Amino acid sequence: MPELPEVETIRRDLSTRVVDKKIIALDARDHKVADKNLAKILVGKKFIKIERRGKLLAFLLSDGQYLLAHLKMTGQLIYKEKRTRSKEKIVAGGHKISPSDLQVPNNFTRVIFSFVDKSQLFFNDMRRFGYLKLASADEKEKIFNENFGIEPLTENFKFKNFSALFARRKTNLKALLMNQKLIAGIGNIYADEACYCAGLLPWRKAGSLTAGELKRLFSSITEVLKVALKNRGTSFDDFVDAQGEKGGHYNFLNVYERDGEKCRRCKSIIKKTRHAGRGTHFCLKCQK
DNA sequence: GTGTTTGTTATCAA
DNA sequence: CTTGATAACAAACA
Repeated sequence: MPELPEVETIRRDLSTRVVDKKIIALDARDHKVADKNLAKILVGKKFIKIERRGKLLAFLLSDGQYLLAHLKMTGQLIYKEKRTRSKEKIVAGGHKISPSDLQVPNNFTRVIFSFVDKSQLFFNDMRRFGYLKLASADEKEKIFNENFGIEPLTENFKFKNFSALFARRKTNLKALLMNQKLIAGIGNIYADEACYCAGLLPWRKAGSLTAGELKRLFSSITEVLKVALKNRGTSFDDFVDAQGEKGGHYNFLNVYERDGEKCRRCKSIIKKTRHAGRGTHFCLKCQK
């Protein structure tokens, strides 16, 4: 479930690897995931830089267009230096190595970029929610501006803008934090983690937070995302970085997927319910 | 066979 | 018009 720290990890990894390399071939084998005329446009071009807004990546092409990439739930972007054998590897005992062992390409590989230096970029997506699509510079700018709210970890993320989102809002905290049009990049994991860090229950009405609580939440979001990014993201099943390696933040989670385990702060049991249609984890003693 | 997982959007309701 | 709540989507796993 790539959220801001995971997508930013991939952006940084790929920025040092695929930028400025000529694309010599494109294998778009799944037309649900990849724009139909992708190959026609991309072959012969280069990526100039990679931008990110929330969980959306935007690769600037040498012709001024953008390639937008969204990983949704199970998307992966994996870079390999050299062309790999395409046949599944057979290990001792005769069973095939599963896709989670990350041989690429595999059954879930939807698009393959081949670069002039023989390196390749694989877009995998088990559930096929993700996409690659082209957008003009204007279209990309419109999407960036209209679909995403304030961007954490940037200088646009100011307390004044942040607290304004909560005034008179009737929705609950969790739904607000995950609303991309208000705050960009937070999903289920970091919404729960930020609420725990701030000591606030996720079903609190947004408009009920005091100035002090808002201050705590504001700094908690920055802290949680910053640490997760430093640890290169959280991996459960699917997330891997551009080298195919799992993120290191799993063992630092305080509540997400820790229901039934002891709160690290007060030792009471972490509980799980459902809010905003999502699994929601919390410590009743530490969060009010 | 059933329930569960989640990012985003469509749809309906207030 | 704005805001909110919920179902739906896809696919695999326990």
